[in-house]
Amino acid sequence: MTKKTNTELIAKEIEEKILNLEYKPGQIITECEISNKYNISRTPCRDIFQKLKSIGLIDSIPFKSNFISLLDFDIIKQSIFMRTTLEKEVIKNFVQIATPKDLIDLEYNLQLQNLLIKDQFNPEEFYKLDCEFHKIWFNTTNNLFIWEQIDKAQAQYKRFRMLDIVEVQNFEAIVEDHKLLISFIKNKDLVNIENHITSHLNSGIKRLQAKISSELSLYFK
Amino acid sequence: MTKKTNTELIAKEIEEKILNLEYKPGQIITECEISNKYNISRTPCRDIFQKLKSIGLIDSIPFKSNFISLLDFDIIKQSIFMRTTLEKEVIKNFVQIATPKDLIDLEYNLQLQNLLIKDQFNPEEFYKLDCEFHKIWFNTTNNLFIWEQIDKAQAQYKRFRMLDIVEVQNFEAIVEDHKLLISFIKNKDLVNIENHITSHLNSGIKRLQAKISSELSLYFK
DNA sequence: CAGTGGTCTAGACCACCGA
DNA sequence: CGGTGGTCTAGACCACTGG
Repeated sequence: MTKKTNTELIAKEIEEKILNLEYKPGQIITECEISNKYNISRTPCRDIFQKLKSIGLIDSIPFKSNFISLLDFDIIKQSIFMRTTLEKEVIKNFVQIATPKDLIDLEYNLQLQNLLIKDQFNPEEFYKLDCEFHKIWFNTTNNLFIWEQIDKAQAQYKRFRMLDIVEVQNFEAIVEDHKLLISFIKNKDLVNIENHITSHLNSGIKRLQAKISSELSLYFK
Repeated sequence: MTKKTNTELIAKEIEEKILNLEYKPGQIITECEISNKYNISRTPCRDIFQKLKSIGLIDSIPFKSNFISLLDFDIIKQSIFMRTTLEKEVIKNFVQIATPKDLIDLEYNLQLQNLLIKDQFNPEEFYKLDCEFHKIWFNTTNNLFIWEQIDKAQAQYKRFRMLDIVEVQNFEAIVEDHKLLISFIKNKDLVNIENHITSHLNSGIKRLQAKISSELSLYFK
């Protein structure tokens, strides 16, 4: 059992509500509101806001108000580019040194994804599986630190992903992508892997682009 | 003039002392010591420690003590790999779109580096110039967010760099590297750029490796 | 002016370590 | 048991916004 303080739990809860889009981008969130709601004083409340600001989920207008940060298409593009570039390089390495166990782990994760989309679909659960899937190559190539950095850089992108999943209902396409990727990895087909990673990580943009300037525009900068 | 609170200034000061190696890796640093020294209470002190922990410059043994984090060779290798990979990709882009102004800026920065090593050498000033130099391609390719992420990931690496500069006195080699790089960029010589970036960013490891297991070993994990 | 954030003090209580 | 960190409360004062 992981040890968590009350404040950490609350921070996590709020973070998840932001990532879920339960708190909408642009929505104002006050310290007062949180400290009343969870019955805590300002010090822990401040810690929470500080943390969420540091990962870019909350922005503030000094001396006025805090609000859920708007999505920034430019930052999302950069984080996708960053991730694509790193992941391609890491996976190149991975195919050279992947053990049978790694391949089995990938397949296993894929089966779980299949199960999830057939059974009771749950965006958060799916997102978690997807992360675990990609994490495998960072782990075996001994690049977990890089994975952590990517993860930290992706607070913006996560909300975008969630929009993608819930708005476009694309989970089947994602699973299909993963399936293809595994086959390329097994064949050590570097060229296809590179192309596939690029298109896989960029597919969200393609799917969502149309909606960004219309119905979702108020969530963006 | 930038507006800074007292606490932020203190945090910055301590951060710099850590990066300078004025606070040695492994050295114990207590909240008590800081709050007395700067005459502040525990809340701001805690903020400072929290910040430094979050960027990996301070580690703690729970309920016992905080100490300046040890350098971790594995993390340093990963952050160099991360940076090399991203920077190669960005610079490929840069050579396609660089304006004359960009090239002049690079040259200008190089001249300042030259001046610095001939005149009064100052490691921190040199480090800053070096950052500005590399930042140029991230800026014009519209990838400043990525540069920020790299910077954040490099708290460990920065101390390593400082060791490199002060222990090995390598500044002339670095300036020479930069000079070569500019010429490759002007010629849009992609192959040489890639190789050069890789060797440039990895040169610190080569230079320091011998000392890591001997005289500097107590700074490492 | 009230409301909010920004910063800080003073002090409390608990968990854990090591002498 | 004393020292340290880990967490939190209560409340203070200031800076700034906007009605």
